[in-house]
Amino acid sequence: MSAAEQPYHHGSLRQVLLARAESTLEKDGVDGLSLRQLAREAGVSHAAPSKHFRDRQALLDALAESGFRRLTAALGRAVDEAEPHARARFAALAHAYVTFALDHRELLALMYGSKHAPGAAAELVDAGRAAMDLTVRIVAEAQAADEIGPGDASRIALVAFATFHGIATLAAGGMLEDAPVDEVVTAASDTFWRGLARA
Amino acid sequence: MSAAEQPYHHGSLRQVLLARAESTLEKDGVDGLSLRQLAREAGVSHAAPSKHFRDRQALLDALAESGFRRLTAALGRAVDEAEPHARARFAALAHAYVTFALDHRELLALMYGSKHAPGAAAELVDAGRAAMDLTVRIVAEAQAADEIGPGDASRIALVAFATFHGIATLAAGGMLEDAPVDEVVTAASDTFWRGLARA
DNA sequence: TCATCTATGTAGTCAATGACAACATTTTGC
DNA sequence: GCAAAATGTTGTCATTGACTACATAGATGA
Repeated sequence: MSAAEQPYHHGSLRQVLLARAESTLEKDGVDGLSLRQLAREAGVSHAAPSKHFRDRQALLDALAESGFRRLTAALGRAVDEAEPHARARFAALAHAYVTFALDHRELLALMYGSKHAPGAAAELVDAGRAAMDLTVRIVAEAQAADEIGPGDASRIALVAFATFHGIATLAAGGMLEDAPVDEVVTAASDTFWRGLARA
Repeated sequence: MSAAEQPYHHGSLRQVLLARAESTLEKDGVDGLSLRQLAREAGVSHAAPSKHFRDRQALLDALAESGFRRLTAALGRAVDEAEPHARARFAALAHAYVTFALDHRELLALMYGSKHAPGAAAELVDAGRAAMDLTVRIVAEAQAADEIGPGDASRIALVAFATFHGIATLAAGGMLEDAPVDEVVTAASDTFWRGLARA
């Protein structure tokens, strides 16, 4: 046999599959993702991926979960780097969310797509909750600092998160028309904050 | 031949395909939609649908466009039936949006999915814009009545629309946790309106 | 050390699907 | 009436996800 012999075991197939899958996802959309194509690109047989992902949906779930973890990390980083005032942190969170959405349009759609396997959904839901928890923390801090009025922090954070999420998805879908994304995000953050302000 | 002879031409294949497609869409998700299965259900050959839809995506685009039209109609109806005050109309719009989202989860995901055919996207985008225009109208009316402060009505409406959209998609994806949807919608509408209020 | 158990990969197969081509039957419009 | 456009049918193909049986490597432990 030739010198360029490949070892029988790939060594990091799972990682490679996930990496190429995400790249393909953003390029061709979720419909352009084929297990067999991924296998070809990784230089393994067409059935090899099944040893790492029960089925196609399991791969998508893994991508989504990874997406949630990175989204949460990005949001946390943005909040930590922002000015140490609730108002600024709130805005930073919003901008970071939209930035992530624009950088990972297809991934975001996958993350919030409702078609999650009933079984694997647990870890996925947990990963999603973490991003929300971050928002709750900011709201609670703002209330503690008396920057905004009282009220159920979880509920307030939920509405805030939904607002950011809405802008992010519209932006990712190119539905913000010609409006500059940053301006829209700032406007939303400002308006929302004003609505929460202490009377 | 038997008496139960079917005419060579179906007569309303396009309508039937769209109707069954939407029903299947909500039941099995977009991945569960198969042109061949639809053809079987309609009692025609597997290639018949291609005479009405260039490809699978064209069918999905048609569904999405129909969804936007009905969403706009539902929003318009809700606004018309609400108390004749901008505040009430605003809230009615929000609730109607979320109600539509919960009643057509998969359809909504399809409508806002970014994978629209470049060509057919024109009519689709127009249909989507109509829903937004409705929101602009409400905002402009509120400004005219001096109920909210000044500002670019389109921009304000865009942010409002995004907020409603965010709640709707989170609700449709079951990500509102245990929070009662109506309460969240009301809270969002109230907070946003307060943020817009005249100083 | 070596036997075996488990993880990982391969080859082969199957039914379903979307797309396309060639052809048939109506319907429409001139 | 007749030509052309609509609408349907049959046949075919490559791709795909899923499954089965089997091969090989690496890990575990007596």
